[in-house]
Amino acid sequence: MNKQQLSRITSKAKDICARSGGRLTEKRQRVLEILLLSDTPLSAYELTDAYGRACEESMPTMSVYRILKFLEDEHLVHKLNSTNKYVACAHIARGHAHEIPQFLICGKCQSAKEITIPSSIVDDLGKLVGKAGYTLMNSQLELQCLCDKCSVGAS
Amino acid sequence: MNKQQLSRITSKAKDICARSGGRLTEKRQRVLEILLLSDTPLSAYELTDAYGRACEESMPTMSVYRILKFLEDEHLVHKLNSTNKYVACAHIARGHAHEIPQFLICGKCQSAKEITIPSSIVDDLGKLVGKAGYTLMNSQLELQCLCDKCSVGAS
DNA sequence: AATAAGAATGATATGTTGTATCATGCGCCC
DNA sequence: GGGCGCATGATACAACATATCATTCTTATT
Repeated sequence: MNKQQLSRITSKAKDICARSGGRLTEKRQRVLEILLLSDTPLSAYELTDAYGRACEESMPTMSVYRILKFLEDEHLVHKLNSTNKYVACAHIARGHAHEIPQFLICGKCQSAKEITIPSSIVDDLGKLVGKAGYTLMNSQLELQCLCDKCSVGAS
Repeated sequence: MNKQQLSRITSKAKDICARSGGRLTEKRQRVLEILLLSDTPLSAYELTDAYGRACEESMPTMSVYRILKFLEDEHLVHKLNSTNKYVACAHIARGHAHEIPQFLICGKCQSAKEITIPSSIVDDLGKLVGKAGYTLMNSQLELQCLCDKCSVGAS
């Protein structure tokens, strides 16, 4: 991602925050940028370190957690529950609807790709769940995969 | 679950362990029984407490983790990654194949139901993942739901 | 511009989940 | 019954996360 793309996304992110009455402060923006530029999801503590390296000043981990919560509430960042790490939303620039995100996580290089699962599959799942006596609420699927790059390397 | 059902399951569990060269010791069996009798998934620390209450002697949490690992390796227990809790496998008595289990977790009463997702849905998911440039490896889905009991109560 | 209210951040402590490591106990086989 | 290997205990610590109170920064209002 180049600088222009990055600034286009952060500008859009500012709009999204403003619309909900929030503010994308400099620190929040920096945390978001670190996630946008990272190849892999980062834990709160990894983000603390990355922030220290990138900004020549440190941020308490507590603040990182607070900022992540803010960014999650604004749908700018998602948390991967299976790994306790965080990723920037892949759809900020497009002003996407807030569907439940789904993730493919490479077990080798740790990359994570955000995808949308077609409603047909979700409907099938919903019916199955219904038969079992439950109602599907909210489900962010996190599928353990191997990405094509790593598949090739492993041959 | 009554005593007879319980002892039938633990007996079967002993067989399963024996076949793989492991031993279902008394402590391991007690941990498994606590999970079998619990209405909800339990964390390792909750299990530590439950063990202390049930057995008049305490077990170090470290041992609980080790025992859980053993039981997971024998496919007698599953870990829910979204909640960091553990459940007894629902299929011990039936000598099930070791398919990837899938779970419906009630967001209100925390009950968890183990289900099997038909291969048609899994295949659809696999194709989708392939289009995104990934290969599906292992996926224990954990779907956030509301169970029928809680749905009725909430009306 | 002064000030007050509220939002954002810092600092510190603590809770929860999980792993590493070395010591001890216990069963089994020859 | 001596020794080997598996199971368990004890202790320390790492990683992830939240609670709470203090301080600083914004912004609105006068």
